Amino acid sequence: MMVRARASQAGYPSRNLHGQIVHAIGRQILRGDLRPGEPVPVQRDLPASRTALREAIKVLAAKGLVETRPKTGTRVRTREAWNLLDPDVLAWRQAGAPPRPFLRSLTEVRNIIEPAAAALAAKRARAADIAAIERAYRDMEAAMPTEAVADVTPFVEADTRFHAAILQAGGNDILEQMSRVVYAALRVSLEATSRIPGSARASLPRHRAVLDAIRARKPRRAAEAMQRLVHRIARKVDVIPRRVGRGNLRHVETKDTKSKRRNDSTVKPRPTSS
Amino acid sequence: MMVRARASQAGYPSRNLHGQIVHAIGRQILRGDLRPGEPVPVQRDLPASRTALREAIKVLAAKGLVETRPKTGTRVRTREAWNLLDPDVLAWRQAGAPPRPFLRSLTEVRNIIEPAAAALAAKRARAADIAAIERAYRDMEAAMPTEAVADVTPFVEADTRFHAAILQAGGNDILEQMSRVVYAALRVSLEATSRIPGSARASLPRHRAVLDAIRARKPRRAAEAMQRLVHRIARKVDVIPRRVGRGNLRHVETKDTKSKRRNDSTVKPRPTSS
DNA sequence: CGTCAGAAAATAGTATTATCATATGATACG
DNA sequence: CGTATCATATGATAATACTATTTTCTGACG
Repeated sequence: MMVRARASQAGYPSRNLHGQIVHAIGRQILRGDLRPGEPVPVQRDLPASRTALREAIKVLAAKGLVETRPKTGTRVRTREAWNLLDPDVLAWRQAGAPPRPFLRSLTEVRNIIEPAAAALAAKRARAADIAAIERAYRDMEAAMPTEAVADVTPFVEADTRFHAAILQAGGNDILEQMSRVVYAALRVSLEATSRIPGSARASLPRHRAVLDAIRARKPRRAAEAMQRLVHRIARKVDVIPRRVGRGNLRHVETKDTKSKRRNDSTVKPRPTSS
Repeated sequence: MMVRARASQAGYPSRNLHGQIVHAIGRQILRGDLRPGEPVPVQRDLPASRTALREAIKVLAAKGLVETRPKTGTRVRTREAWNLLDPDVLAWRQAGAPPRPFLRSLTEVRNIIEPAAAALAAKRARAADIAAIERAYRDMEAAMPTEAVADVTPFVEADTRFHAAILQAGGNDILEQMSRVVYAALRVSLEATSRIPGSARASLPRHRAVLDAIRARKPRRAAEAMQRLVHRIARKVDVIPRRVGRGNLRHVETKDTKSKRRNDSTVKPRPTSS
């Protein structure tokens, strides 16, 4: 019944030459290889024409990453100017660098906006909105990963859709956009948490509670239910094996995560009270 | 004391030719002149070279507004794909179209994230952060508009800085970025609310309460104080004079108003509880 | 005779090269 | 010490060839 919408084309297309350059330089900047002060390898290295470079630079400038001026050349802007909420920038950011503090930021944001969004949804959802939420919930039930079925992807997909539907039901498109961004980045970690045995099954009732509250049009109850759900996830984030990548997923920190404050790459120490 | 930072260059520079094209087309899209379905006036009208157009299109594509494909041409993407949190997109959005529902969305978001951010600030602010907040507060006191001094700009500037400093003190850069965006768009309306006689003076004690709570490191108190402050603003938003600009919004079409439907930017009616 | 597959054509963006203009930082000269 | 000049990197335009994708045409097969 739906058009499927060609997967909605998340980021900037890397199919073109200049698109590839965009992603290459973008990653370099976000990874820190190109420092906010000075250069951009605007020629030499790349085996491309000046125009291709130019277009790539324009795209990066549109995302606030670089700034071009005559004579001075193209320089990386200071971090404050970066458009951190841009889908591409977000993707580049989590592609490089230790993801831990970044993940913490994201979950923190979720903790803030999701309960409020659930309350809004309970107040304002239309029939179609509620139907969408319910559909996502049923898909979660159906896609529940078991010992036999290890593939968590469809479950994560439904999970994401569940939250997205709630955000959408709130009828505030700024908020919706924010969470869309957050979710795009969080998807990876969701897969991680869902992979933890029993985690998916345990989260279902909590999702159910949120759905019921919204359906019953009880804003406060919806917010509280969502808060429980999302707090639970927040706790899980600290348990995610770090870097599932090439073969060193050590399950460290079995003792107590609470005292292990190792703020991976934060610049200055901050009195984090947890 | 500070570097002043060259006004930080908010949006995409319009000084260049292609920059002007970017802003022109961007406004057209956000205003609704160019519908999400089809065309982009990729040639004809504009008295510019192909390359300039191309670069402008690339910038717009980077913000998710358009999509280019061979044969099909350059088309405006569906609203879901737009990067609504992009500073430029936000600016274009509020430049055209009735700002009312948009403003409501923004205030709603503020109501959600600011109290939480204040709590975070109370937990994690470093000495320098608190100093920045305090400085902004004192500047607000100093710039207080009176009957004699009608210029509210410096007050608004300090006000904005106050909130920005709190967000920054939270130590969550995603959150900080969100509010930076929100504030850029809200600045205009802040000027409006501040212009209401006595409003600025009345808001001072509430700001003070927030500052004190953060300084005392009382997260809950900070959140509550901020909530009171920001709720107050929310009420004011409904009082802002609507569109002081060039007065050509006539209600001429009295004949077929019901078919005109106009529905500002929302697609379907929603049970807004107002 | 109709339907489907594959080839060819048409089209719009993509890429390269070349040339000139303009702004700005640095340097040298008065 | 101020100003003029020069060098340089981006900005702008134009000409040209390539590439990918949609559409259409054609032909074969059922």
